Amino acid sequence: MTDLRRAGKRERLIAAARTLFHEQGVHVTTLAEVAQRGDVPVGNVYYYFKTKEELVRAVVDEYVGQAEALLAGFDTLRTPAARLKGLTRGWLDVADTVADHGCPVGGLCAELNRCDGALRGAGVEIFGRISAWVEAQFRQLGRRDARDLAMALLSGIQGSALLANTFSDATIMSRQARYLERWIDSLA
Amino acid sequence: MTDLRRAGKRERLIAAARTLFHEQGVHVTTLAEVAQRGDVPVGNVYYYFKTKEELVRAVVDEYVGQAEALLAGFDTLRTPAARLKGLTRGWLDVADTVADHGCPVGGLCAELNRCDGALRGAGVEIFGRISAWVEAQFRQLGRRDARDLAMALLSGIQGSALLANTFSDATIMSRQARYLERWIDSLA
DNA sequence: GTCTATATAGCGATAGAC
DNA sequence: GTCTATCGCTATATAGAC
Repeated sequence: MTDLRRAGKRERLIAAARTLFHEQGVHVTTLAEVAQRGDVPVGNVYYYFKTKEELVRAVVDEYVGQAEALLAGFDTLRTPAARLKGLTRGWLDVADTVADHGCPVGGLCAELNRCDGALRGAGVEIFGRISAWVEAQFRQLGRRDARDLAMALLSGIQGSALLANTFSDATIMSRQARYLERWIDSLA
Repeated sequence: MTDLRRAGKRERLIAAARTLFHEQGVHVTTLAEVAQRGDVPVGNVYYYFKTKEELVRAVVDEYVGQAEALLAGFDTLRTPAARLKGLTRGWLDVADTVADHGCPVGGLCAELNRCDGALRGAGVEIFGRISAWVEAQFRQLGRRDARDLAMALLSGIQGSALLANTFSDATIMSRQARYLERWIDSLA
């Protein structure tokens, strides 16, 4: 019971932080906001996370786990092209959220790379897994330039997320995702 | 003389802010840092900019002017494809800086869109001009889907800037730029 | 016009009662 | 394990001497 409540609060704090970091960014978000959104008393946050940095680290780890689960889900698809298109098509479902607040992972990486501290470059842990998976799919397609193609695909996705957010226009993201699907077909 | 000094200080403050916003982000940068880097006494900043928001606005306007000058420079090139490739090739020169701190405009837009206030969506003023110019070039190439192509090109650039920054690898940006040049040729 | 000193406010983090 | 009170620091912004 005690452990369960503890786990529940920790998870709620991470979930609240993840949402707020996405909506407003890490630096703007205060621990008081995280506590409030997570339904946890303000001063109690420090029992679960000794510093704010530790909370950010937990959110990064959360994204790593989510990315791995997402990619593992696509591995049931039969062809590499189908798996790549599965990843790409997934952005259609979140186009509206992305237009409102940008890509949660892309935004986090951009912010973490711009301040010093232990978290600088932590975004590699998330994007490194995704890019390795994408590269592997292109390699299975027999492409020698698999890494460049992986970067091209991820660039197209991340760039359109930034533009959709800048112009507050979800169709920029969804149209670009469909464009990338056809591009994958042209390579297969 | 007085007006010249005043203009010089204002410009120095904007230049300092532009650099610091790029390297660390807007929120992390303090007005004290801007004043120090611009060689202007700390308290004197408020004579030139009533609020920090006003300083950010000035930096945005600076980028708008730079973008217009950059695009006007490419207009001397004869064909639309050459102009588009000129814009794309320009990223080769700044690949290292982009790998270190991301795209200055992309990073600024991402940050401005995530906080409220008068500056929310100010990035449209910069990206709107660039995307309109790119779209016009594709239209001159006779493409009906000029807007989608413009977004695809800018997405590829901005996304590769984000990834180059995340992985601290300038070749991600430069290789992607060359890839996009060939892509432009394939459309012309 | 220039600069110093300071008001005001909010944050991360800690100490310690319960 | 939980929560309150508060410390110490830093930021924006202002008041006012020069």
